[in-house]
Amino acid sequence: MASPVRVRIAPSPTGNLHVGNARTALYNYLFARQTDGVFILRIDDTDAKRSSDEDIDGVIRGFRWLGLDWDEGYAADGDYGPYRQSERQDLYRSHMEKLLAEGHAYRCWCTPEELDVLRKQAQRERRPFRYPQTCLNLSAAERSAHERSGDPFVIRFLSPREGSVDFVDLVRGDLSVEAAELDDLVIVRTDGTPTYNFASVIDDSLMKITHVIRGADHLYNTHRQLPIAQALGFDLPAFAHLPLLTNPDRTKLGKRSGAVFVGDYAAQGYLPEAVVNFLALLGWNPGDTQEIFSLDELVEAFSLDRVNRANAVFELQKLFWLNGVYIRSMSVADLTDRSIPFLADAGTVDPDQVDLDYLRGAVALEQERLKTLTEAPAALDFFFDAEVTPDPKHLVAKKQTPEASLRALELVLTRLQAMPAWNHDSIETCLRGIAAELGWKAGQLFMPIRVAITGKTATPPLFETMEVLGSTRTLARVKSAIEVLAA
RNA sequence: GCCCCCAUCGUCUAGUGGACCAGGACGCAGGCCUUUCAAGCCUGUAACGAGGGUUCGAUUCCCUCUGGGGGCGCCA
Repeated sequence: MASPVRVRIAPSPTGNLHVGNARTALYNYLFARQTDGVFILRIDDTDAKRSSDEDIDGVIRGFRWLGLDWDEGYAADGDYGPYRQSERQDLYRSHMEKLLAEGHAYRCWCTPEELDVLRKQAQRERRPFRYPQTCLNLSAAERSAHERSGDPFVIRFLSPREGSVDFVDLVRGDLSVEAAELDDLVIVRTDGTPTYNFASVIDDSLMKITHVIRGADHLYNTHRQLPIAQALGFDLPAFAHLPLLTNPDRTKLGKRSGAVFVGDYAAQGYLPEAVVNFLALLGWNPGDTQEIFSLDELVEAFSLDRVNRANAVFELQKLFWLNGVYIRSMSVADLTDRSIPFLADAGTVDPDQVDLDYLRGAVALEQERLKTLTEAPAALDFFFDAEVTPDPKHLVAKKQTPEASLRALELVLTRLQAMPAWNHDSIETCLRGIAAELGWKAGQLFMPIRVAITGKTATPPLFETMEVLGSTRTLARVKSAIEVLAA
């Protein structure tokens, strides 16, 4: 019986959840849920100076918005905490001491400035830079001089010189790097805090992580971490490196191309369901032609061996479409609720005073036209504006004169006022009757009316719109359109 | 520069030696439907980076090249 799957997402607190991290989190989540495993949230803030509680909250908000709940870790329970690296210093220290004692690590007094000089020199001579192990080869006298001086020092891992570091990646297969390519990397900084590669190895092991699923930008880190894990006597987890998300120019997705944070998409009126669906398909596919997936369906369908190796361009056009698909598939009540914050922001409605039934009626008419929630205010404003301002030239019917159009609108007003019942069918009968009487095509008559009551040429179907708008608003608007045209 | 990884339509991708004059989706174009706009439906557009092998046969296997990406921090 295999041990239960334990996977983690380990963001560094940057105040926002990057979409690349969101996708990595999603894949971890899917893998965990599908295997009845445990999904863990760890905060990788070894660099304590750039982490604040607000920064962590910002990242967490992204996960919550997407609906990726974690079972264990920061802001949850768990037996392997603390789940914030800045609170695990003693663990890193004891492991460091073990490495030091066993000769797997050594103190280094070289300063960043000195190293910088060496690095530049290597660059100039077109050879790879590798730490020359100056401090490993110090004489006893030099070493004790340093020790007595109290000079700041870092701890370096003594990397193996012989052979190769190999592992099997679940998405890329056999990977190998010559040990000679590896450097003696710094595992503990001058201030005593661990670097990423060191803390990560320790935490993954102590937290009993079984599968490390992360971006391909960590591929090389795996080769660096493996020897450390081995020196520490750890069992190794399985690794799966995900293709990177890129900018349209194929470079690693960064800040340069617009929105890269989950929060940006929330603000732009995208639905979490759509974002999740979209992210899932960037680097993975189900093997059949299904494109629309709920989170539960993804849990069902996901598999690591259908993850691609090639990077994926983060292009929004499909997300835009997907968002429309999700908007159309949701209930009017739900869509209304989710639209209200956007409508309130734009000042279209006052959420405390709005007539919810009326709003829902309006939302129902715009539902299949909306692609994002941010479009709601512009789509719905005419339902709430005190008056609309039609463009006179659009009040003139196609192939008709302004005068004829004016007379037609006057007739429409009279007949509408005389109507005993105000509903879709009665309006339709009335208006089609007028068109027939005038000898006009229906569309010829409807457009001026549409413009009169909405102020725009593209709207939901006319009769429904008039029904929702109600007779009072409709008649007042037809009346004022007549005045505009008469002027 | 060095190491590693990757390579099918504009984009996301299917494809694991013949069923492929390469399939789906988004986008784009045209059409149908139609009271406008959408939605829906139909049609079209468009790709195996190049060159060598292996094979009766390569998008699929191998090599080289080219192109792209990642890494090369006391960042994560």
